[in-house]
Amino acid sequence: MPKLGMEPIRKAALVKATITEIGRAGSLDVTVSQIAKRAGMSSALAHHYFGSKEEMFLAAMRHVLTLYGAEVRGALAVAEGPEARLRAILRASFSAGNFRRETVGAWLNFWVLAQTVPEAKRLLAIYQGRLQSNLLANLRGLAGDRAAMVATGLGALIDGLYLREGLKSGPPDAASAVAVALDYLSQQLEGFTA
Amino acid sequence: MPKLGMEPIRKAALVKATITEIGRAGSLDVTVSQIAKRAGMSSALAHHYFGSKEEMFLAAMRHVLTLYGAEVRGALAVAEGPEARLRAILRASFSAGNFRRETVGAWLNFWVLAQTVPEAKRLLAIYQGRLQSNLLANLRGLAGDRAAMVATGLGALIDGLYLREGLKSGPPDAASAVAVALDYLSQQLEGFTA
DNA sequence: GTTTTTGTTGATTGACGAGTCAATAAACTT
DNA sequence: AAGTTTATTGACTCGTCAATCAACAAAAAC
Repeated sequence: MPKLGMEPIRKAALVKATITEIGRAGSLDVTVSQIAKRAGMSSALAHHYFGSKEEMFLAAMRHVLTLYGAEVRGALAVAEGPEARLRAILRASFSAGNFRRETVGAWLNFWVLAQTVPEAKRLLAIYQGRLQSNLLANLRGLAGDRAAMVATGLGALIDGLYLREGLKSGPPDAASAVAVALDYLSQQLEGFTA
Repeated sequence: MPKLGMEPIRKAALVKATITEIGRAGSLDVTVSQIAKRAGMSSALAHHYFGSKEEMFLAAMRHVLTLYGAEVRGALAVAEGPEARLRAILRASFSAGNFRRETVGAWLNFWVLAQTVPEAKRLLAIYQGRLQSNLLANLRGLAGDRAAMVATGLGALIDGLYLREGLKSGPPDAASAVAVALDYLSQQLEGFTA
């Protein structure tokens, strides 16, 4: 009963399942069978569509990064003025979508993956580059010659807050994370009301 | 030719080798044989002394945490006044010892380990708790009722900077990391010269 | 209506790795 | 000197898992 045009559907299901399983397991030690099972197919089919486990991981990572990018772009679209745009980026970074347990767990493991797999490192570099230039662009004019340092700090702070959320026991608390980041920002901008 | 009293020596060698190998591989996917080989013994002996790979990992993690704790304590011992003490903590966090490639790589993987292994989570919680209370204690009086938020931010910032160092391509750059953290601090304390 | 393309899986292969065991040897004890 | 404890390893077991294969099914193309 092979319905045609299954490929994109299956691939999407596998990507989603990969993220879920990595988040669940809290590590990259997930078997292809586990992923395939969660996606409702045989492990052979998973290999058929992706070729290898690593490709599945990378596809999952791309997906997470894409979602994040979309969220940021969406938030930026409705924000006017540099300060509002900065706030928008922060809020998007800790939005409900990116801040689910599984997603945070997946991120953590993608960081680890980036240590070994060049393509993962590349993807992560793109994300960091975009974030950095977004921050920097909006900070220039607001923070003067301190813009570069503030951007670096903000970027690191976001990652740090993200990391801590992923590790803590209770449910993720986006509100307090975003509060800390916003506080950092407003504190840094004090005295620079252009 | 069994010399007696080998146990502590071999355990220490294994712990060191574990950190090195995890750092090298950039993941927890390290075989006991690899570790044992680097430590100059058979894998059987490694199992003899530690019982399991997980125990080795935990011992390595304890060691890293111990070193970090010692470094902080040492730096605090010669610092007078809350502000100097805060700076001391920051400098210790990014000290040469804690900031070698392998160590940072190991940290990253310990974070991952903490997602799965309760004992690892416990150890990490102890580290975070100590750091937090150290920061908070010295921030009270300097930052007034903002102390709690600043402490949270500083803690996350440290982790974030650490994380980014671990991921970046070139050699770790402690100086710029500590500069960002110090900048955050001084910015937060502005206007609060008690 | 036969051939090709697409979807699908159970079974199998082949490698690798954690942990165990039996054996050997040197030191300490009594 | 006999017995015990500590050190040490090569060989082996047992499980797991990524990846492949052979085979079957249905739709599409010719």
